[in-house]
Amino acid sequence: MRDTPSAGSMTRADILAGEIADSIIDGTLPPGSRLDEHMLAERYGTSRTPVREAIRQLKTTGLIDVRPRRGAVVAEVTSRDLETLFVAMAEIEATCARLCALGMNPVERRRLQALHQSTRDLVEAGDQTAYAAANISLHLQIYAGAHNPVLSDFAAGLRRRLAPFRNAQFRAPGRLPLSFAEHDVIVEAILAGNAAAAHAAMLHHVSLVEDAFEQVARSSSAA
Amino acid sequence: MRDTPSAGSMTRADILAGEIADSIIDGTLPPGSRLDEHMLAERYGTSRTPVREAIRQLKTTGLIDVRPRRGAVVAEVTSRDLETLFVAMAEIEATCARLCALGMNPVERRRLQALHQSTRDLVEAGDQTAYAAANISLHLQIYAGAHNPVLSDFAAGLRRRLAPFRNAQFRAPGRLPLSFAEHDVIVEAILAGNAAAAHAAMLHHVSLVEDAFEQVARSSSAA
DNA sequence: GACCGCAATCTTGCATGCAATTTTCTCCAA
DNA sequence: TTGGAGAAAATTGCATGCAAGATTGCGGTC
Repeated sequence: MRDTPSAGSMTRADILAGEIADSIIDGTLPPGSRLDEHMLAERYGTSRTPVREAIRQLKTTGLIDVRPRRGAVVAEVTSRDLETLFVAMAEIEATCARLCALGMNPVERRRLQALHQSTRDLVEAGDQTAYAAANISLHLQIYAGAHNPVLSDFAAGLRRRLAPFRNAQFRAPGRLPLSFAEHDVIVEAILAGNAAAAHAAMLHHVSLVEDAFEQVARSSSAA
Repeated sequence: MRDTPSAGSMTRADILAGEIADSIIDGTLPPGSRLDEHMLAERYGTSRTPVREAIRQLKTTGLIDVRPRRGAVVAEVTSRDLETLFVAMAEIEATCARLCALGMNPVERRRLQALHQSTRDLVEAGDQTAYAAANISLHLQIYAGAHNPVLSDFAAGLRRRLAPFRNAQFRAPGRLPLSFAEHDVIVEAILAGNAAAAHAAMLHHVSLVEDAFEQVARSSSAA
């Protein structure tokens, strides 16, 4: 539900771009799928023109690969790409955390702490689904706290791209309490206004997320 | 010359996107200009379709603002936006410098030092134009040295967007030797593998670039 | 039996035309 | 003179048709 349907002033191409992106992210369109213009046009009940414009739009997000005259395919994410994305994500999030430590206002700090504390119960209950949702909220608050739309948009885009891989991480055994503990260090550093510590803690945290994902990926591919 | 014209496999829309972006960056299309599809189509000798696709593509870069059914205009960059962009640029470049310190291979380190040293002569000669070009090369090398296409693409995009404002900075009195001295600290830290120092030095450097720009902007608007 | 060349088919790229909405101009009234 | 309502003009959004290039399958030859 990214696009409020009530936003009447949206072109079909915009809507299509969102729909296609969602389909890619939720796995309906797996990596390697050919994005046939006729097929997409028929599926969404429009002509090829808006589909083409949506594809152009998606091209710049990295979700799809477009080779002129040869069509578009859902981007195959190699493990090398994945590492690049995770490193970029870690660095950007660390930067956001740094800026939060330097510039969050009292209201934002209080909200951040409140949200973080509220996840403690979810950890104890072992509710992976609810924790994953709260986790996203926490990170989004940190993006917002950076007070820099350019950085936070970029971070949000990366997060969307990595979403299919991140959601798996909480299945790693014992990941929930660890995640909470890492968040604790981050939030503590931000609230204390310690920029360097916030940066380091977030970098560490996201790196561990990558490790957790790889652990899950290995065990599930071995199973 | 971003787009090699010899790359035969490029669609008209891609070429147009590049042309329009260049026109915006070099000032041919000043902020606030309406991007009339008929006009652009006629100017570039094509139909409206590729123009529309180019506009879609540019929409995601932040260079233009598109309001559905109301056309596209070259984005007005407010001073607030500008500060946001400069901060984002500083953070990303600092991150790249950090990664360079951690991961540049010997060849890259030697090349970086060689390029930096070669700019010393330009400073002494007071050649602002040549120095500006060398300055870009230096920063691009640092992007590349981060070994992360996601980050370096983002950095390059930001640099393009800020290009019109950055070029002015070297007109600030005494900026050239200062710039060189700042580069010296950055390069030194990278070569020494000191990640924290490289990060801090680059952050400092880009912040000073912003200061220098504002100084030039104020004096020229006051003149 | 394998490889190379050619043709048929399919897919994308571009142009044009029509529909829908926004903008602007004009005219009328207060 | 100014404000607003309505219509005309202009501009964008979308659909369709045609052309160019790519892929695939087939036949011939070595």
